[in-house]
Amino acid sequence: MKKVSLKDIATEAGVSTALVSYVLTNKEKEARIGKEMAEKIREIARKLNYQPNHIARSLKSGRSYTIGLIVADISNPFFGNIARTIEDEAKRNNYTVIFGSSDENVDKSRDLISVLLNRQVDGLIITPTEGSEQQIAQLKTMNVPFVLIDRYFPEIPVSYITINNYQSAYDAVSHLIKMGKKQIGMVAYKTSLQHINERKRGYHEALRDHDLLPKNSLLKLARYAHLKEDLKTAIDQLRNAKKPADALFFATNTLAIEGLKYINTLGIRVPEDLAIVTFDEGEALDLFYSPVTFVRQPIMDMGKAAVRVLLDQIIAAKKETAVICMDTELVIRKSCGNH
Amino acid sequence: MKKVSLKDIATEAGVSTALVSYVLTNKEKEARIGKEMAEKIREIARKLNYQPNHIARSLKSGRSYTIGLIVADISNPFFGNIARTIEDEAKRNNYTVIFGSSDENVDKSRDLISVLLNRQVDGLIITPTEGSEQQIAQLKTMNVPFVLIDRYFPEIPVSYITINNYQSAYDAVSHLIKMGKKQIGMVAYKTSLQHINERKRGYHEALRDHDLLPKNSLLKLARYAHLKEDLKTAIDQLRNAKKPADALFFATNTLAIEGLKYINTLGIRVPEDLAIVTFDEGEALDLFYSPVTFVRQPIMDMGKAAVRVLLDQIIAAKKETAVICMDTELVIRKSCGNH
DNA sequence: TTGAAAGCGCTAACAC
DNA sequence: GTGTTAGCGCTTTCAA
Repeated sequence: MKKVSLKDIATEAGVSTALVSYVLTNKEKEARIGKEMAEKIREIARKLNYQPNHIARSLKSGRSYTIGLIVADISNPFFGNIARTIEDEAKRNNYTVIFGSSDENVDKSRDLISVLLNRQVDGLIITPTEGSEQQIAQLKTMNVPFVLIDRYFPEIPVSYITINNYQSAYDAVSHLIKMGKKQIGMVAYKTSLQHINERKRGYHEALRDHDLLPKNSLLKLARYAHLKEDLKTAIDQLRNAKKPADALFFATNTLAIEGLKYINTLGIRVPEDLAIVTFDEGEALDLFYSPVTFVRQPIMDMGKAAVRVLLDQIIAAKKETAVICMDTELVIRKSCGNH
Repeated sequence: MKKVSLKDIATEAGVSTALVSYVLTNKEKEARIGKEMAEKIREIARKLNYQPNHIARSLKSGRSYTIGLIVADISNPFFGNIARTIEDEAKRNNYTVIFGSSDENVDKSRDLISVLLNRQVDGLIITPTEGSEQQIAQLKTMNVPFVLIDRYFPEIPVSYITINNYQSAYDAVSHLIKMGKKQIGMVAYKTSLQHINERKRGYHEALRDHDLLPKNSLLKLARYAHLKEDLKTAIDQLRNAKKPADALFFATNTLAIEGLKYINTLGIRVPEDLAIVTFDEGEALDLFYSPVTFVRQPIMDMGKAAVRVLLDQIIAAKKETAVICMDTELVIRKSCGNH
């Protein structure tokens, strides 16, 4: 697999590597290369099937044209979709993407950041894990171009793409109220991450604004690492209460799917016994016998925005932090009852 | 973001970069560096927070410690899961992963291969698209280390990881027969890809071996790019036939999910009206009111095997092609009726 | 219009 | 024990 280099072409053409470089990077105008010479070089390059060595180019330019992407778990369709849009948008700008999954784990996150940085990525797109504030703050002091997506830390002023979590949750819960539900439970993650807490706040405020006193006993928190068991407990408690929950709002996709699996085993009927609303879409929620009403995030737009903001930092050397907050859409289906 | 280099450390320590390099790559023994000197260098490196430049190292060594991964679509959980296991196994070997989605498109595939190769990946893991035989053959003649996964081309002797598609399909369909189904339809992709065709063959042979004459009218093919419409037509035809299908075998995950969505709209009951079996797992299939019987592929093992085979080529310079065929498991659930 | 050469950061053979 | 240096492939300044 002997690679052909500029030198090979130069030798073959009887010129210096400089000429070849100019021609092959389309700088012949600036360098005022002879027309025939240029053509000859191009011809030889074609004949030898020359492929530029990006590594060498990177070493020279200090640019790798690679973006590092850190998600919680690439096998989760939510992040898979984000990855996909980032990939496409990156490619459109001649960038490639290296990825890594943090598993919501601070140590893995730290590790990934340093691995990707060592690989000289030009910048990072990160869905930060709980407790990674230090890491993010450090990236900022190191002047590494980066942008957060999905999650963010309000106390650290950096660029991020997010949605209006509060309003989305507020609207979702308001819809349940409009459907006549009185005992509305919520299942979220036990986390300090702002996006989840904003969703809790939206839930809380929606109840209060509609004169339904929010009760702590209706808000359940599951641990990421003990999802299934915590969900079971939560749902059992909500259903076995004196006034059983008649509606459930899930803070994420995964919570909803695992929750519904358990709800199925209990023989609870949706929406007759229990109305359901959740954040995020998913095939499972479409195929469910009572298609689930959900908050649709503009994933494509978020991915594109993330790449654009990042490249602004990398290429245009923009210094200002960009905070982009997008709106969601409540997609109403059968799981809340008739409408 | 001024990066500190070996030279900075060397200057600070008053030694040559060579010494620093030896120490920091733990070659002090071979180079017989003084104990105090080594410690001093390490100390300075720590103080300056030295991070090696992988690009430079790669240029020198000709190794990038990066694997290129080409899947059909990273947002499809099947490929997301493959990507995840590959990521983990790669990391265990100090490799990172660059990925790209081919969308089952030959041109995108060619493009991706060349982009990743230009980025000097040390090798490729590819789920090849239909019609990419030339590309694969060329990789072989170029001596690029690579391994195919999921799909393969029987006529091109290269390394690949696959499952026993024929037997898996045979067993799945046999199960339907055992459940008393007589009019068993199959929906697959219209493709020349071997793995799908082996599944068709398994379907066909299972019918024949059980004295159910396979009829062409029961085997339906959908185009990847026109999935929904073709599925509709297929299912309509199967259900409106003189002898309507009483069971359906889907060749993939995506086909099953989209197919079931349509089946739901028709009010067809599973398994009473129509029994279902499919390849591949998925949350949607778990959550379906009649959990779907499916062929489970050993994705983790496949991913690991792919990385191992690839690294054998890269690191151990193995020349022999490795063909690994894994067994699947038929996970029986409600969608075929009682058992 | 073209060429020589420095240098990106690192490694390793070789010299002292 | 430690230093010098060539060179990985490419870009770009400066000189011719």
